[in-house]
Amino acid sequence: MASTFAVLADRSRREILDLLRERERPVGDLVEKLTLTQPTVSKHLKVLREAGLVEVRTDAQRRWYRLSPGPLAEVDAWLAPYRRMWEKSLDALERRLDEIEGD
Amino acid sequence: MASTFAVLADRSRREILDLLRERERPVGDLVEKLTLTQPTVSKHLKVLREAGLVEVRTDAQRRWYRLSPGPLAEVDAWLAPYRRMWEKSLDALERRLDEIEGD
DNA sequence: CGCTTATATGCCGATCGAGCTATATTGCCG
DNA sequence: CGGCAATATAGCTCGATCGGCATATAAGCG
Repeated sequence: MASTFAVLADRSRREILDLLRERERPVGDLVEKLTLTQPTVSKHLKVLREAGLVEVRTDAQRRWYRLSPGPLAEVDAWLAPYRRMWEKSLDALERRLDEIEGD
Repeated sequence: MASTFAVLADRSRREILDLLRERERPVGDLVEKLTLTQPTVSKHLKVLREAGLVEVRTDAQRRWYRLSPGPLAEVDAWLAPYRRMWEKSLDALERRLDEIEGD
């Protein structure tokens, strides 16, 4: 998981993931949506591939990319022990709102 | 949330968060645990502060740092729409295991 | 006030990463 | 085979960032 955060730190890559969440797409499709050149998009896709966040399927000259959410599950797992902390904060917030409401 | 991933991309900062998850700590305490110099740790704390991931409390010369999990909740929210995807993958994995078991 | 403790800030060197342009690769089609 | 379409790779530049050392700031103590 070490580097998954670094991969996700880039806005363009997060946008790519968001697009792939809808459906599998060829590179040209992504280039069209993002305001980046084709080589730049290809480079991001390489990073995402090596991080295991996407997978490719070849269809003639086209490469169809799709999401591979495994590493995201690891991020989710890293987050898990923190989850109870903000849940606690939210609980406190709720209690305060209840108090105000009670006035 | 934009930069929260960038902040989390650094291993040292994640270690600091992990330490603060246990309890509030002064800077010197963190320096002791990490293999970093005091100025470097202070710099990471500044980044974490500006990202809203930690808060400080002053006690004489000591500064006690504690976790402030708000931005992590935002990361969790970003992750949410992806969650069903790996849950689906896990389901598929389970079904396959069931098949093998069924042999 | 001078000394010590605790932390922050300034500055530097080295490295990394994002984006670009140009070019290579791969596969289709006539 | 020649040419077009789709994607990947190479090489470059610029700006950001990590880490360290030296130094500044702040607070307590005698």
